[in-house]
Amino acid sequence: MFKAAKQTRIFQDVVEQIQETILAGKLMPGEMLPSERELKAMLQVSRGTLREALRVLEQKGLIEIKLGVGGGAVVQDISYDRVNESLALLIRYQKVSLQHLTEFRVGVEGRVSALAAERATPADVIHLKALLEQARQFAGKGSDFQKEFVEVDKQIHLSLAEITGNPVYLSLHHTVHDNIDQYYETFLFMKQREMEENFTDLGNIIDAVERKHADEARLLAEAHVLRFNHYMENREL
Amino acid sequence: MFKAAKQTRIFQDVVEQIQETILAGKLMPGEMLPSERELKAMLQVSRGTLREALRVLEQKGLIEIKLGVGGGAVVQDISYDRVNESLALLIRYQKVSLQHLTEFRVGVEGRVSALAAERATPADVIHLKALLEQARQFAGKGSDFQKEFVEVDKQIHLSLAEITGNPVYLSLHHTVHDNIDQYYETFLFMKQREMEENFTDLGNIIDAVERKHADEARLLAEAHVLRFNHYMENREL
DNA sequence: GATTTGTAATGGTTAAACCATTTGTTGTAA
DNA sequence: TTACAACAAATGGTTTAACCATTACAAATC
Repeated sequence: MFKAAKQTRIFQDVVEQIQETILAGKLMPGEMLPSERELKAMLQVSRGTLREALRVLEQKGLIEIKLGVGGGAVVQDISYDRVNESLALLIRYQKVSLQHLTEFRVGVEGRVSALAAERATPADVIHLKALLEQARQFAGKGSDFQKEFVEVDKQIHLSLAEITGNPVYLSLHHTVHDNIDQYYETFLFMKQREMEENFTDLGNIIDAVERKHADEARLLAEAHVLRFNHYMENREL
Repeated sequence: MFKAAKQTRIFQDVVEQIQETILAGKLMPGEMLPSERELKAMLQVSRGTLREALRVLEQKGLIEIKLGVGGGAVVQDISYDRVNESLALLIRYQKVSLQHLTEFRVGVEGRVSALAAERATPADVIHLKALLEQARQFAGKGSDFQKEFVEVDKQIHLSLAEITGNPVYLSLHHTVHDNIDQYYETFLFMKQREMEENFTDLGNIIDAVERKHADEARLLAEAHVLRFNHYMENREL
């Protein structure tokens, strides 16, 4: 019900004050905090305490420290890095397996494709088809271009997430891929035939999106991610 | 391609050394690190530098500090808290709307229910039915028990997430609700009829899970969350 | 035996000084 | 005038030493 009321620590109060200032928009990304020596005077704390607070804010991804004259704490534009790092820790601790992540990805990509099918504008479809054309060319050039092909595949999924208009799906896309890609890069070597299968998948998904068949897009996307993952699992043996 | 090679900072080296020790399993959750004064001697750094490193490790969720005699840094069992906090920060910073979150929740609950339908054991079904019985009683007692009813509703969704066996869904459940509940608590006041509708929804979902009809469970869960959200949106006006 | 008191270990905080890095300026030579 | 070198100042990084606040445990007391 309640959380620990451990608020005797001064640096935590400093963290909160600065964090709230940033989150309230009073300090925008790119702006700088006063120097440590100024801040310590403003907050009436010692430099050591202030620096402990700065370390916490830095780890949270809210600020970044620059050295030298004119240096100091710069407010950061928030990114997925912190989420990714903590998720990577979970994975390394083996609380979350690659299988769990990919299973989750199947669900997300299915849902994203269904929503995209409902919402795609003609311009969106044109963009998707342009990406598909790139994928077709890489798929035709053979296994040497598997890296480029996978990149375009990722671009297509990213575009679908954008079409949903829901930033939650964009965030998840980045988080999932940042933690999955390293495994793919290690284990995934697609054969010519597998690349063509994947290309066919993508074409079918985009076709379903264009025809606004949400349920069909969902099923195709789920099967596509499952197949993609299947390649990797076989390599892993 | 490359990451910043900013490795002049001593406390970062300290963070890495301790983090690797923990992640390598040489320090298990519950075990304690040496005291600050011992550590500073072992690592040949000043106490201030060491404490900055400890703040980073603390923020990462790897350790927790206890006060007094026998106090010090205790290695933590890793949890989803760090992921949730950083995701919550992302949500707050980007000002992700409630609509975006609930739309995402529709997809997740649908997928979770479908997976649960595929994987639920007889024991799982018995547990779900017990929760459903609780929900039935609260729904029958009228609007005074809407808070308790919503709590059981949440418990049922949590149980479904557990049945999937995928910790990613468990983590998301907590993250989403940590960020959504405050809105519900402000705006949601269900009438008798609405509680009964929700109860019927839950019964139908659990029924579909028991009959292992994944697709039906998915559609029912999606509709259920949408309806739930609809109540709130109407209140919000 | 129960309770109070003392004590020592440990994290939390402060202060002052110095080092290392970076930027801008100033001076000097081509 | 321009290019470059040297210097100066601001700022984060680090060290040291001291003291405060909290806590567990032991000793003393009732």
